[in-house]
Order: sequence, then structure tokens, then C-alpha cells
Amino acid sequence: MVVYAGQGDPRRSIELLWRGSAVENRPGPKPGLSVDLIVDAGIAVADEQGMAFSMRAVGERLGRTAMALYTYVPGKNELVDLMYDRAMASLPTVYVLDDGWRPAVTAWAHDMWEFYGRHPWVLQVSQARPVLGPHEFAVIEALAAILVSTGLPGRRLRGIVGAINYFVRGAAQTIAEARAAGGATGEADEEWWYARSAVLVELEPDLAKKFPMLHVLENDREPVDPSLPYLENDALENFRSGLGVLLDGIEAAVAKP
Amino acid sequence: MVVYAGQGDPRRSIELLWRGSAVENRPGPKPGLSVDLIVDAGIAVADEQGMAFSMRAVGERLGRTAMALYTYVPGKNELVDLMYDRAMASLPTVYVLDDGWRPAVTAWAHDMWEFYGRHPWVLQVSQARPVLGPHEFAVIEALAAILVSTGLPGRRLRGIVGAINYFVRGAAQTIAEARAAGGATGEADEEWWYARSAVLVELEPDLAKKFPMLHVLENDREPVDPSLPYLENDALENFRSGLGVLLDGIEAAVAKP
DNA sequence: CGAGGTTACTTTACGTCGTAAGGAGTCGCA
DNA sequence: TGCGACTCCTTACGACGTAAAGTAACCTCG
Repeated sequence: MVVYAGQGDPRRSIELLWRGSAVENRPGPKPGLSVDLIVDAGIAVADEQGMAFSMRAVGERLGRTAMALYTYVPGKNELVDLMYDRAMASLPTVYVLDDGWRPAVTAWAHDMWEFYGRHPWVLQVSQARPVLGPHEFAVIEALAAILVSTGLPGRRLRGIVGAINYFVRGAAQTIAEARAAGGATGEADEEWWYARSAVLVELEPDLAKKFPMLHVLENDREPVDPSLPYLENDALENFRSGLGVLLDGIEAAVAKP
Repeated sequence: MVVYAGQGDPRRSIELLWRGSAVENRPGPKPGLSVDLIVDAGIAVADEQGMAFSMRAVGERLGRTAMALYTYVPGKNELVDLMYDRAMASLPTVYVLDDGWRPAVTAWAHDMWEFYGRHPWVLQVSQARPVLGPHEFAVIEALAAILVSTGLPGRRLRGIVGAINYFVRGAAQTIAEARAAGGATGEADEEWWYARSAVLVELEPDLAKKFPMLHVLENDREPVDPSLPYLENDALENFRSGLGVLLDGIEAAVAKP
């Protein structure tokens, strides 16, 4: 499933995101659940089963049927929006600038990287139409605050914020989805790669000749840290290295007008 | 729906990707379809309806039932893999280096940007476990070939290829999914934004004070090209600007050891 | 204290999806 | 001529999100 942010009534969605649910003294039976409980259960289920979690599963975790959730939440899309924003509440919102913007941005990026690792399903929530929740705002505000300290104008920073965001998301996707897919089929990353590349080499023996430049990239390797799985190690190294290049670009922008 | 690459038999998937289907003289009725026909129909349907297209829809476009497709293709996942790789066949595989690597990388990135605009559903195919098809290889080989000309070692280039890829994908997603979501609900981007931000401002009047740095970024604007929709214009500007920063970073890496 | 309206939650049901199973008809080859 | 392989169809299953309608709990007002 792909979730586009809030296809329902915008007012209802945004009220839920920013205000929570009103809890006055109302007639009828006492609510046994709450939006917060449902959102937490949703996050727990999604952490286990990925974005393809079902309303029935969330209901079951709370000892209710799927339809009970619809008393609190307009639909699955809105629930995902709430889950998305609530998950982001676990992220820092302030970074120290004592050593300048560069270590701060690096810390921000690593926090995001780990966050995506904890909640891979978040990567599936559409980035195009931001959920516009308070915690998402806070997270980007934190990055913006760091970058404003470079002195670059807002006009330039918008592209930079985007670039950093896209990069971190993309890099995180590389391992997050690998893990998810492995979990779905019960295969570990390694096995998946072995099986596939073995068949590929068998069917197309002269791959290295057909794509010589890729061969160059793939085969220039340093000794590997054996404590991490191969793919994960690779992904983390590429993350650090790519982020470094990106930050060098910002540094160049700061240095020159 | 989210598609993880080839969860089925790896051999079957990769054979289909690299060899196509064998068409000897076989008993039984003459095949009325072919893998290629099905893949083309799939791309056409996905271009219209997004990744949530159904096997039934693809079959109908070919005057068959959904089940008829299963004679040629093991399942929807594998079909998506094939669609993904075939769509990539429309991309250039060689870029001239007469003016150096920078304009070449820029051209590559813009070609990808437009490609994602033509086939937004491609952005939904998992990047984590590459489909490993010949055309995907060719596209990355093209980028690798450009970057090798910088003289940087493969070890460094891997992170850079990743960074460029993630950035372009992420930036493209911003408008591609906005368009798709607009199409799904019949709302244009503008309307969607207006409706949401109006409610947001109403419910949270002092947004600008709560997130002052975001406010700085958002309000430092140049005159806008009125020929493009607002969001699209914004996205394209951020794309160009962010790509510039990224390329500056590569330039720094090339200049220094 | 009792009636009426409101609410929480359930059961049932609909339309969608991917695809498994089995059957009908068609063709190459013995 | 018939066997076996093949294409394609119909039917069916179990999942999904959620609409509709019912039941029981609870507050407020008379």
C-alpha cells in the first residue's frame, strides 16, 4: 500500500494532528480506547509487519474489532498520518552548534538514519504531500535552525534542506526495505543477494564486460567490518561518504558568495 | 501497494529480465499474448492509474482475463520488475564528456527527473533490492562512466552514485506523488495546499512563531515563473539548486585528494 | 427515577484485490 | 488418430478497507 497524506477531510485530519481528540463529559458509554492508544498500537503493529498492516490487526492488538477504530479515526490514511507524526516525536528538536553547523547536521542525519531503521514503514508515507503534523515540523525546523547558522539565504537553504532530506531518506530506504523484504520472505539479505547474483552470473557471465564502470565501483573495496552484515555495512559506509560529499557542497556554498 | 523486487523464484525472474521468453515451436494453441505485450500494457495502465493498478486491468486492456497473464508471468511482483526495467530502456545510456563531468551528470539527473515524471509508479518500486535488470544496470553504468572520468576512486564514487540517485529520486517523488495524489482525489496541487494550509493557519495561528526557521526558509522567494504550477515550480527550483550543491561537493572531492 | 438521545462497539456485508484450482478447447507430433 | 502440452477461461478463496445497521451502556433532563 502507498499512503498519500490525508485524502479525507483536511480539517478533521489536521485537528487530530494538532489538537488530539476532545474529551469532554459526553453521554454514552465510557470510551475504552483513545486516539493515542490506537496510534501507539498502530505503530507497534507497523514496526512488526510493515506498512501492509491491517486495521483488523490494530484492532485485535487492542482487543477490539477493526470497526471500533473508526469511532476514533476517520480511516486508515488518517491513522497512518497520525502514526507518522507521533513516531517523529521521538526525535531531538535541538542540536548544539558549539562546533559549527557541520557536526550538527551530521548528528541530525544520523538520528534520522536510526529513526528510519526503527520505523521503516515511515519511509513509505508519501513525502510529496507532507503530513503537516507538529512533530514533522519540529524535525525540519531543527535542521533549518542549524542551516540558518551558515548565513546562507533561505532561498538557497530550501534546496539544501531538500537535498539532505532526500539523501537520508534514500540511503535509509536501502537497508530498511532490504530488511523488510528479507523478513517478508524469511530470507536474510545475504541469502537473497547470493541467490540472485549467482543466477545472474550464471545467465550473464560477461556482466563485468558489459558494465565495466559498475565493475570498477563495486570492486574497489576496503577491508570490511565483520560485525555487521555485508549489505548493512555497505549501506552505512555509503551513507557516511555520500553525506560527506553533500556537506562539502554546502561548505563550498558558504565559502563562496 | 509496495513492491519488493522479485520475491518469487530468482531464476525465473532473472531469466525473464535478461532473456525474455523462449518462443520455439511448441504444441498447444498459438499464444495470443507475449511477455512484451503484457509488460507494455502494464506500463500503460500504471502510467494512468499508478502503482495500484490491478492484474484485471492489465488483462482487460489486452482483451483477456487477469488469469491469462499468469501463463506468461509468475505474478504481479515479477510483472512490476519487468515493467520497471523495460521503462528504463527509454533512457540514454551514454553521455558526452566534452565539457567535463559536471554538465554530463546534470544531463543525467534531468533525464531521470523527466523519466520519473513520465512513470511516477517507478518511484514506488523498492530501491533496496535492485531489480537487477539490464536496463537498470545500463542507466547506472552511464552515471558511473561519467563519474569515473573525475579520477576519483571507486570506493568514493559508490557513495556519490548513491547520493545522486537518492537525491534525484527524492526530488522527483515530491512532484510525482503530488500529481498522483491530486489525480486520485481530483484535486489539483494548489487546491490541496490551499485547503490544508488554510485550516492549519486557522487552527494554529502562530505557526510562524513556533517554527521561525522554517518561516525564514519559506518566505525568502524570488519572482515566480507563472507558466508552471506553484508546487512544480518550487520543486524544480529546489531540484536544480540542490543538485548544484551536490555537484559542488563532488567538485571539492575532485580538487582535494 | 425513568425516558430519550447519544455514544462505543459489534456483526454482517460489499466490492476490491492477488492468485490457486480445475476445466475447455487447440495444436504438434507419434 | 490420439496423446500430451499448451493457452485461456470460470470459479473460488481469503485477505483487505469500510459502509450500514444493530445492541447495549451511559448522561441529561423531566
